[in-house]
Amino acid sequence: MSGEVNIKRLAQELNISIATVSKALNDSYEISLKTKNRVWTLAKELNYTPNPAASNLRSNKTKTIAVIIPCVANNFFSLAIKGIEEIARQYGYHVLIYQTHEDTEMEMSFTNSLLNGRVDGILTSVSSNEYNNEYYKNLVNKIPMVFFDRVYEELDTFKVTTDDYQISYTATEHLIEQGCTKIAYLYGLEKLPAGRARFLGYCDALQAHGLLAAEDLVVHYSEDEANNLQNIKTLFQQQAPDALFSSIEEFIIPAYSACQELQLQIPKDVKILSFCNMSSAKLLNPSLTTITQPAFEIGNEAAKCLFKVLNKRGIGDDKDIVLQSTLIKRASTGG
Amino acid sequence: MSGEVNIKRLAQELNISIATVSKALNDSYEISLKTKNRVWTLAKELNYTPNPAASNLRSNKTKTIAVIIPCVANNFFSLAIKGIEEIARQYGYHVLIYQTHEDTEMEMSFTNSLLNGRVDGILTSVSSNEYNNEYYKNLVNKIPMVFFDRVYEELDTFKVTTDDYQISYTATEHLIEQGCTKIAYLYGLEKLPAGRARFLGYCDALQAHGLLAAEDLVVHYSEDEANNLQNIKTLFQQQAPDALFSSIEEFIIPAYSACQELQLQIPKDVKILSFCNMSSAKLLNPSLTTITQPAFEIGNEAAKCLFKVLNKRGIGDDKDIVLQSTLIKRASTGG
DNA sequence: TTTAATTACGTAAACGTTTTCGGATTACAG
DNA sequence: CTGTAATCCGAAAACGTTTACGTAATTAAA
Repeated sequence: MSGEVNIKRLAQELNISIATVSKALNDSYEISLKTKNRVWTLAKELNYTPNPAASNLRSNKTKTIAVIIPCVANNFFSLAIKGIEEIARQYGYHVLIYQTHEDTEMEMSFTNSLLNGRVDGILTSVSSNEYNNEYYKNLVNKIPMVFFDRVYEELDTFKVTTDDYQISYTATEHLIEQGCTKIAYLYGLEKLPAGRARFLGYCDALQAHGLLAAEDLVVHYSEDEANNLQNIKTLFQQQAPDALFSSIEEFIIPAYSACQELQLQIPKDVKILSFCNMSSAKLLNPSLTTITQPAFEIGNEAAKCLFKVLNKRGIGDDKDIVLQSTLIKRASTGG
Repeated sequence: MSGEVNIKRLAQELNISIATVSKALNDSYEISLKTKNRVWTLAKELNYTPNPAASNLRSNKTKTIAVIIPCVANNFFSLAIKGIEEIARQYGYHVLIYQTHEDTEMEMSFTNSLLNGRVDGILTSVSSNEYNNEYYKNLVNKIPMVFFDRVYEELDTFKVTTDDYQISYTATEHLIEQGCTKIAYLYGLEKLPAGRARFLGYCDALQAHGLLAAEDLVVHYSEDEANNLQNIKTLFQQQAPDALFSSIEEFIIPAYSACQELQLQIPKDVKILSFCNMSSAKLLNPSLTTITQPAFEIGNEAAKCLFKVLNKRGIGDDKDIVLQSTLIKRASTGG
């Protein structure tokens, strides 16, 4: 009750050495079961928990990982965090969260501040505002890292992604099958492999069906929400597309709003589908056809990979892990 | 380049003592500006960052706070985290995340594991499955804590909440004004003050307008989603209410689904409003009238309060901070 | 019985900081 | 020239662990 309870205190009360207590607590083979039990029961009795700072300092292990993502207030990332946390919990690890807000400067500032032994490893989904390959090429040698969803290529680390190209191809074909011939593309993540893969899947599907991808039919994402709404409205007025393929969730609200304001009926006048992890997609007016990434599983898998690295396992494993997204057809692309 | 760069290394290269380097890095008044500059430039040159474990151990400060919440994959909490992180960043603090999944056992396990100096303070929104006041009464004496949204009463700590009673009262009146006379209540967070305040606001508003709150009109939240849908359907079949007041976001999907399945038109046959932080509320079919809590601001304010405590400020301040939710009227309660 | 191996524990040095205390130097007033 | 204060810096002890190494006691092998 009185005074802080540390390993020295345990040693005194049991009349054994500090070293023995430490070893007993860590279940070392050097200590007899009898002594271990004495230590364990007293530790529990006094509610002893080891001081993390002292432990980290001496052992160079923190039992902590960092998650660096653009933003937690995004369905994909919050689900991914949930997946990460589940695994971390199983391993008894703590999880630090850092939000970059799509800013590579922040990203570098965070990672740099983590290189001094604050964490054992890093999980990250990189920012979209810049392509920063060189920086990461250096970084991955300094600390165990796993990338998920938004990755850099050609890094010798585990990377967990989804089949962006294939699912975009499939989704585009779905629109074509529904009779669309002038499919506009709402382009996000342009500077990242994921974003380009999605766009390429769309382009190739168009081409395979004798349609052509025109730059006039592409709306590029703007951080200013008002711009996105305006740009989509302009797209409708100038090009009159019969479908919108949205590559990121952030386009959904301006897309629907634009249709409302221009009195376009979905799906009669225009069909819409989007990459999306909102649980409310099926309640939209009309319900939205989505490409849904397995966000929770991605986080889960990425965390598992990181722990493989931390535990020196999985040396020979394939480091490119690709999970499948699913196309969920709903009313917004319906007949 | 070679070897780890620590304070000793800096001292050697500059031919000064370790103590001087440490003090210079911390901008101590004991060190001349000239020496400070020498230290600072070399530190920058060698990319020196202090070892957190050593620093924590010696100084008993971690520059880290913990956020303990039910789940990150919830719009309210992910926004709150965003608000928390913003403030933490300003103070140069790191943020640990723990998810309880509404389990008080988890909650206690997490908090207990944080009492050994892993963090300087805790921000939390408590779990709903149990009312655990006694435990927290003890806890708040052991570590700086701030509660937000889901709080325990009568604790001498900062508590950041919203005007649950008042906004529920107002929202109920809105339904009454729209002509509803049989308003059902979808009851969540029953064991917490927030949940009870919402219910009370609803009850009192009914009473003030000559309506009565019947237990038959209350659906209690179940963790099994299928149950919620079924219970709402049963409610409609047995009671035929003309409005649903949903006290938590989780009821929205089953409520809308039930209406779809029973072919009830919103808002003609039944009006619906809900506590909700989904950005897509206005895109639902029909758009949803919501009580929206200022989630980001709540996180922001809670974090500010915690830093007040950590910096020994705000002693005389009012510790009950109440922010205003807003009722956003949309089609689901429209004429 | 002697020797080697095994078991169980202790000693003490680390880990990289922060901080107390004291010492040396300089400046300045008397 | 002396005494006092201010300024700047260093020595060394912490902080609570982990761990390499040593050692005594016991057991097994010869």
